[in-house]
Amino acid sequence: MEITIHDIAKQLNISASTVSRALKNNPIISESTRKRIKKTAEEMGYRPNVLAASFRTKKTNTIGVIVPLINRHFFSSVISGIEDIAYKNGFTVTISQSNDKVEKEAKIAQTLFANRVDGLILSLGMETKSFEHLKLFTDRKIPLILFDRVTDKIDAHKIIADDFGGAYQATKHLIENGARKIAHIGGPQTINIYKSRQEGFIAALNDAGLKTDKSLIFNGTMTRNDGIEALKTLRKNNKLPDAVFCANDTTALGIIIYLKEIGIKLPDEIAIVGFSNEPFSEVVTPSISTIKQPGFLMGQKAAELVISQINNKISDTNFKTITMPTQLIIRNSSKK
Amino acid sequence: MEITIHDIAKQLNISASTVSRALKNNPIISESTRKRIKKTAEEMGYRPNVLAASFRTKKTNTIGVIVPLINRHFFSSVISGIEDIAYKNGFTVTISQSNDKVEKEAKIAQTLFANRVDGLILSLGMETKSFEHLKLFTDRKIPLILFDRVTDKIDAHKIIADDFGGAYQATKHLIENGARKIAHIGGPQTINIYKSRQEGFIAALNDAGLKTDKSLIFNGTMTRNDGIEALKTLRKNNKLPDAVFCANDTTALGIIIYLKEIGIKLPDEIAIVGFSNEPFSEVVTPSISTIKQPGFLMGQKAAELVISQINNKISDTNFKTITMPTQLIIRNSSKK
DNA sequence: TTGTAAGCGTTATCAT
DNA sequence: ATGATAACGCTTACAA
Repeated sequence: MEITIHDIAKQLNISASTVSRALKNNPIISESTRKRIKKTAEEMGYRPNVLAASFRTKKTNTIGVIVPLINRHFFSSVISGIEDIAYKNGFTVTISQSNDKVEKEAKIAQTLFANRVDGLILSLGMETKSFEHLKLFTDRKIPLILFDRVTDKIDAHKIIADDFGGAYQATKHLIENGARKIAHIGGPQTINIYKSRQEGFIAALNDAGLKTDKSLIFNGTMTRNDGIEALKTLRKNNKLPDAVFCANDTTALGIIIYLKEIGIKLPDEIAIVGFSNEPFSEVVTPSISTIKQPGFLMGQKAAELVISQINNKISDTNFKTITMPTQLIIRNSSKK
Repeated sequence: MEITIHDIAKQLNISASTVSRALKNNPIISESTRKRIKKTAEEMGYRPNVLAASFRTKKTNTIGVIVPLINRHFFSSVISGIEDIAYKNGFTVTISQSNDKVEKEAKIAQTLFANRVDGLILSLGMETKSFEHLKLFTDRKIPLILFDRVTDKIDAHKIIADDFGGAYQATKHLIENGARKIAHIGGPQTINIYKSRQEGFIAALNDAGLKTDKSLIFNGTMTRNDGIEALKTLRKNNKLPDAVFCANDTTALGIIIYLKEIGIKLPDEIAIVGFSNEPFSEVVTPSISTIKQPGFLMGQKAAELVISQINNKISDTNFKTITMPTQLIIRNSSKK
């Protein structure tokens, strides 16, 4: 049998409300009685029934998080950042993964909503194009933060990495190292991050006075094989570039493996830069130059934002998009 | 304002209890009224208050998970497995990371307990030596499953990979490839997984009639640098082995980087096998032979176990340890 | 400063 | 097959 505030009250011959207030450090209760109450609560082994309190107050002190895949370095870094801040502020975090499936994303959102999370942080799945499941939150002013893969269709605070800037830097770096014919392995242009990266790539070419050659731009699903296929195509057409900027490290890896296989010298003949700083990119031979996104910081920021919204209760309609700086990490795949 | 079962009841001129029963598909309610009720519930936009139900029934339909670090491939695979099964069974999963800190692990366990999770799945942190925080669960017969890093000190179902067998296979493989002087980079012997791996290593040596040379066994914290330092020591003492079995891929990676640096031919001069099949191990040059642990399956199994315990309510005192098979993946770091 | 009492939405017990 | 009612443990007006 669990001890309740009533048991403590009875023990001390006072009322349950006094006990409740004392345990919540309500300043209206006198120092002495509060101490007395806390002491006996401790002695009796009292454990507050969080469920009852949540039910009563309609606050769960829980933040929901939905990511496409936990098992990816960037996302798990973000989660760590969220956890860090949430934990310090007394919030519990519930993490789920959508596996990039809209239905699962929607189902999870509904479950989190039903479980009355105080706020939601999410990165959209690859296929997500309808946002009904998020209306659940926005309609009822439940704080919602989008990060990384975001959408214009939803009014919410958004946290993104500087994809454009990162891509721009990466491309500029390749140009400065002498590249003139640069290919780009990009993702679906319906997804903000890949769109921005491609735009950054093109902007850097333009600013350097290079013209963009559409036959050097590939848009696929960003698997290792997508990178390989793109290069195979280029080679078949006798259009091998002198550099490739990939919108993720996975395609860059594919390309490196393929080019090594066919005996092309990296980075001398073809220089390569990836994106995301996946753990493997440092240890491949040659190590992959890449763009580092501040995952942990993004998570921290997201958690701070959602918590401040939860606490202020101000239905903040002034939604902003926070862009966090990315960083070019130069490694052997592009070092001349 | 949220619709409650009372609103539905009023609308249909029936009682709230009937509504409750109908929505829960209680067979005692007639087919016709149940349909009527579900229809109006739908129309009125009714959403069950999970909090109220949890409060009332003392069941949260939530499983707590604690891992040392989400951001590690093995653990995130396990989490995916847990999620998969939990999701299919209508359970919500709350994931937290202990960062290998006892205090955080204890704090999280307390929070999960206070939040009345129906069951807990956890992998102990590196430093965890006291288990008071788990007594919270075992004392009250709340289902608890330990996996990977487990302890004899707690009575619970346990799920581990076949660390001994994996290490045995790895070592045997090295021997079959001609190695006679095999070093071992192991972890703290207070932790079951590292202990088993070391034992598997020694057993394989014994079975092959090789004697174990203690000066070839190193026990550190399993960082990349630990591997490097071990090999530096061996080299300084002119005791470079012809093979190394590492209890994780991280140390194997360190060793590979170091040996390449000093111009030793891999695997010809020194063959290497790691453990865990980290994503990077496939793409390093040379690719790292390693032992694959069935993370996803372990997670599924853990979730199945905890859910069946939750549902049966049988205070199952017959605790068993389930060992799941590991698999040797032979790559270039050991292929002669 | 403390007490009284209502109520959160659901489920379970006991009637009918 | 359905209804009335109490109860879960806590918080919070309102009262004293």
